[in-house]
Amino acid sequence: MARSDTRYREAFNDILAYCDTLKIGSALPSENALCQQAGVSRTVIRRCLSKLEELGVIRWEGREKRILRQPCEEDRIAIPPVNGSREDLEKRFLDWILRFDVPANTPLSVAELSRRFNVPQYELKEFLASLSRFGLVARRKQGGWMLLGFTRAFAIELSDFRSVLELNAIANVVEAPIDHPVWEQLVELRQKHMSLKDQIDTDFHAFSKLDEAFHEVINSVVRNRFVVEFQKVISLVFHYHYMWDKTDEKDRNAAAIDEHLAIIDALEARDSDAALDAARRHLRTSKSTLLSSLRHHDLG
Amino acid sequence: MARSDTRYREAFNDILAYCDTLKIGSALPSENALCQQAGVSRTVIRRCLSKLEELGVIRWEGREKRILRQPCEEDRIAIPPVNGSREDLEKRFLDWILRFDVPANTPLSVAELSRRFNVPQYELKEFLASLSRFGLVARRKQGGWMLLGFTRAFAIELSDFRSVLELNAIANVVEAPIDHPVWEQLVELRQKHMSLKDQIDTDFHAFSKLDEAFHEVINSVVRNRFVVEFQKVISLVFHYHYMWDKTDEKDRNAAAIDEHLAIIDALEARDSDAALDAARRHLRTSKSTLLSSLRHHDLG
DNA sequence: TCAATAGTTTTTTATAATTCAATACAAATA
DNA sequence: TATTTGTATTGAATTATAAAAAACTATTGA
Repeated sequence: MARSDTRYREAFNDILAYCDTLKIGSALPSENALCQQAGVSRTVIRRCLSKLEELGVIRWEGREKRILRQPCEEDRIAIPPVNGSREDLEKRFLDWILRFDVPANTPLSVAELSRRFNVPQYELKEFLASLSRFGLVARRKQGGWMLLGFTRAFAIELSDFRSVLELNAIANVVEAPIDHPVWEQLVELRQKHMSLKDQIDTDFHAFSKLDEAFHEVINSVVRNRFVVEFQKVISLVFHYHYMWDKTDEKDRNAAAIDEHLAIIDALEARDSDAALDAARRHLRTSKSTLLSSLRHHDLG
Repeated sequence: MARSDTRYREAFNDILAYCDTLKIGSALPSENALCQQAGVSRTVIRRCLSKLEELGVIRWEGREKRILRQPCEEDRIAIPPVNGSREDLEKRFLDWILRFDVPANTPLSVAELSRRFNVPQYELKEFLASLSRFGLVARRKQGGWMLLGFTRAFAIELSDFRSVLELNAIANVVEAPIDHPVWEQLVELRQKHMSLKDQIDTDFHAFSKLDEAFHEVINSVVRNRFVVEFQKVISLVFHYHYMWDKTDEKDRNAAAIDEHLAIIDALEARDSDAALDAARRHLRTSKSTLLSSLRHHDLG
């Protein structure tokens, strides 16, 4: 009926292992030193020491902490299975929305999502709150949350925003110093694009990944926390939609490869205007692909 | 130890007021209809009806709900003072950081903030989670939150990001149709700038507000939820720093007025290149002002 | 008969309570 | 006097629970 004591459990096993490295009769360092070692507070360390004393592993009196016996396997305490893959909750959430085509204006049940993603409710609430900054979800008056979702308007605004960021990135690449890693990466990318182009008839599915890599390299030049944050969402959305819209997939991908190559050409020539033009063309294609994929979804 | 019943209380007073409009002996509409009226669930409505019956305002049996007497003032139930100015929590929070110059890497205590802003803890958690998208706060390993704060790096990245958005906005303004409200607003802004320029010796403090208005008008052309979200933070940060840095304030403001006017000139001439150039100049000044204001703060 | 309504049950959400953990402060030791 | 320990206070994660919403079932009356 309260918070978990995982911190204590982990620390205990930690300290136990440390005791194992010490000779019987030798002294343990100060509580503060142990704190540092285990990365927890003194409260936790003292709880550990109490337990060690109770088990008879140490004698503890004031600042006198001496090893009495070698710890054994049974002394260790079990650590409850860590459920929370909190880190990739975002990925899994967006994945779910996009893959199952969750329609706009769907009420989101925190309880249900909590079960689905195996994440405590309060964590989901925080997550949804953070997503609300992207205008993807919003609070409902009756309580709970609402998926505003991938409406046409959202797609358009996302595309436009992406264009703004990406054109800026392109402009930055042109200005990048000669020894910037981006140039080497572009050479590599050109290779990969060329070879995929040769085998486009069979391997056209591989383009989605290459597309992601391409845009990642371009954007890596911009070191900006705001851009980075958005890029995560943007790339996921575009990635999925690329995978879905199967109409003319081969042709589309072939065309996109050429567009990418045109951008690379212009960048390597340090021709800012040409690069921006090429990028604009590509972004325009991307946007209309995204929109048409939404249209197909609506109809289906 | 549970959620508040404010919803019920408000609904009750609502329904009571509605009863007041009905004649004695007349029937109340169906539960569902009352739900709609009060904007709550049937559960709440039934609770209200029970209470009304208990008070003897109505007789309630099955679908028979009849007014017995006119409600009076004492029938109303008190609504606990609404603490949450949830809406402007963001403003107040940023205000606090900026005004009190809370240093970077300050651990934020949810408990303390909750007291300071008179907002329940869980609401603050959600708020901080949402702010984490801007990279302004982050979770700590030991639990709790950390203000990453207005470091130099943050200011630079924010300025750069602002430039990207603002230059895009400028480009959009140039393309705006002749009947777009922005043109009229620009005429007005020009007036205000001119008159402030005339009285710059005495009224230079008024520039901060004018600056905000100017950038708001420029950005209003871009209808994009992502841009709007960011603009809120950006304008607040720049607004405050403008107010602080008192060195050469008059000269700086006078110069900024000219920069604004140059932008307006170019926009009205529909000269895209000139407008962008002028905007770039202005943004550069803005950035260095922001940075120097940070520097002064660091030293002081 | 069936659409609307009411009665009842189940599920979900908002929020405070609770326990674990961190920190602050005082006392003691070396 | 600088560490170290003992103790008290404060804060955060997580659960428990009342309130509210939603879902389901039964009833009514046109």
